[in-house]
Amino acid sequence: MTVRPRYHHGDLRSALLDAAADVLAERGVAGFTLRECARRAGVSHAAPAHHFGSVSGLFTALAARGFAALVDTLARARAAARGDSAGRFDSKSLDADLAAIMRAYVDFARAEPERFRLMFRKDLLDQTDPDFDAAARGTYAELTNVIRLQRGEAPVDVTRLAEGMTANRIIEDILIGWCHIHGLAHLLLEGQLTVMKGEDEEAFLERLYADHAPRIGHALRAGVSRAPLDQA
Amino acid sequence: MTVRPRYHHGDLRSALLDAAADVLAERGVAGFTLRECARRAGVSHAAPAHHFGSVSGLFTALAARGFAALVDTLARARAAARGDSAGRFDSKSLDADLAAIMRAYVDFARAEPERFRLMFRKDLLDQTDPDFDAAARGTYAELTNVIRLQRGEAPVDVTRLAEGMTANRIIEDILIGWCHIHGLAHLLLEGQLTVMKGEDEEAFLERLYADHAPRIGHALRAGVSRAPLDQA
DNA sequence: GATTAATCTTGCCAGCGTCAAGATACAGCC
DNA sequence: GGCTGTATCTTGACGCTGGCAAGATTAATC
Repeated sequence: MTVRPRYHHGDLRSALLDAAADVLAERGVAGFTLRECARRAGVSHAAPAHHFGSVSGLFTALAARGFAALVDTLARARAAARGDSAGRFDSKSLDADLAAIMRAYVDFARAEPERFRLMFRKDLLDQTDPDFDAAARGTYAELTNVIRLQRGEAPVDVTRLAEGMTANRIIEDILIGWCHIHGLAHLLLEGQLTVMKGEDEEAFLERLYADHAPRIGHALRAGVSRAPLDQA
Repeated sequence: MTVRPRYHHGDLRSALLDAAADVLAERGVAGFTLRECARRAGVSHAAPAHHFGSVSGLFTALAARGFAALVDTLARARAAARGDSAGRFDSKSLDADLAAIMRAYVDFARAEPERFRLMFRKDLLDQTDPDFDAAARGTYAELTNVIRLQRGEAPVDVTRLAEGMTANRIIEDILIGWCHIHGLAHLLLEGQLTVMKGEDEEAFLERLYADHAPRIGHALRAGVSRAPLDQA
């Protein structure tokens, strides 16, 4: 549509974000440069600074996008899992639900490893950014719904939950699941689970889900005797 | 002892490693430069390349050191925990042992966060380096001993175990614990567990150990019906 | 239509990693 | 002891980077 390059781009900010996502995926955080993003967007080397301040500003925007995508992925996996389970709440169905969500988390990391890495790089991000903060909190809120599912309770609106989120006793129940699945994703991405040489990674992971989901699921549901989640 | 700077340093390699550890701790991976390491060691800017090839070589050596330190930390914590438990193998004592080891892992990460981050940065490390590979495998081997402890079995020599390590069925049992504790350490370090605003971090963690250790411990010990660990 | 503000460019700076070529010191061998 | 080869370290250069300052261009406001 744009025949010749105009002085004003029109929507440079989002064009830069798209370019940055590509650069990140191709070269990783270490090989990421603002100038390369500018080149791909067809603007001068100093243009990105005007929209994002510095490289950390651009990274933060990318990471916020990433958390939003993660929440979406997890929410879809949760809905699909409940669909497959046809409303049954026996422990076997719940374990299958949990395995599906675990798979979704790990697959999210494996699909775009560099983005996933960036999302958890405190040193490169401006965590005081409101957009980032909201997006990151969304993950935690969505994980709350996973616990609800495991306990046969109805899911709640994620945005509402993210707002009122403060210190409370239910945090341990959510964290035991998050810590486990995040640790798995991270260790896998960083090449620390290559102990099982000679085995197909996909098969290895499926074996792991099948083995871990019932045990983690049991740990999650064991917190049911506590205060109801609504008092969060 | 060295009155004036000599042309040949004598032990530049280890001097550079020490300087690099300082630079890393102060500035992190992002602010890390070979030239700053050279400056602190009192040598020219190109000297490091001669010993480590590139920045990734120096990082790899630092990370290998880090894994050795982690194994040492975990092994000490395991020994101390068994000492405190006075040889009792009831589930309460085992849970306390596990909590102590979890604390050791997280404290290791919190004490030198930048080093811990580096250890799990596949993109910056040369994972084919034999020294690094051996050191990293040591972690997994030491974790095997944690499971043994939980099952009342005697620990085995870690180096022997690291050598013969291949794909086997016991891997899930170890990983369920490693994934959990590593995820906790990583999420904490990267600022994703600030949901509990207003609570002291130390108190938060102790609360978490007390809550998670019995549940993870139960999951670990539940694998006891499988093949004995000796067939690893 | 004039003035102000936002957007983008150009040019510059110090600092970086890496490479090539040269200087220096050590080690083995006679 | 003296010679030679090699490991160690220095010097200098290259292209690249992020960030800053100053200017050009366009859009927005009144």
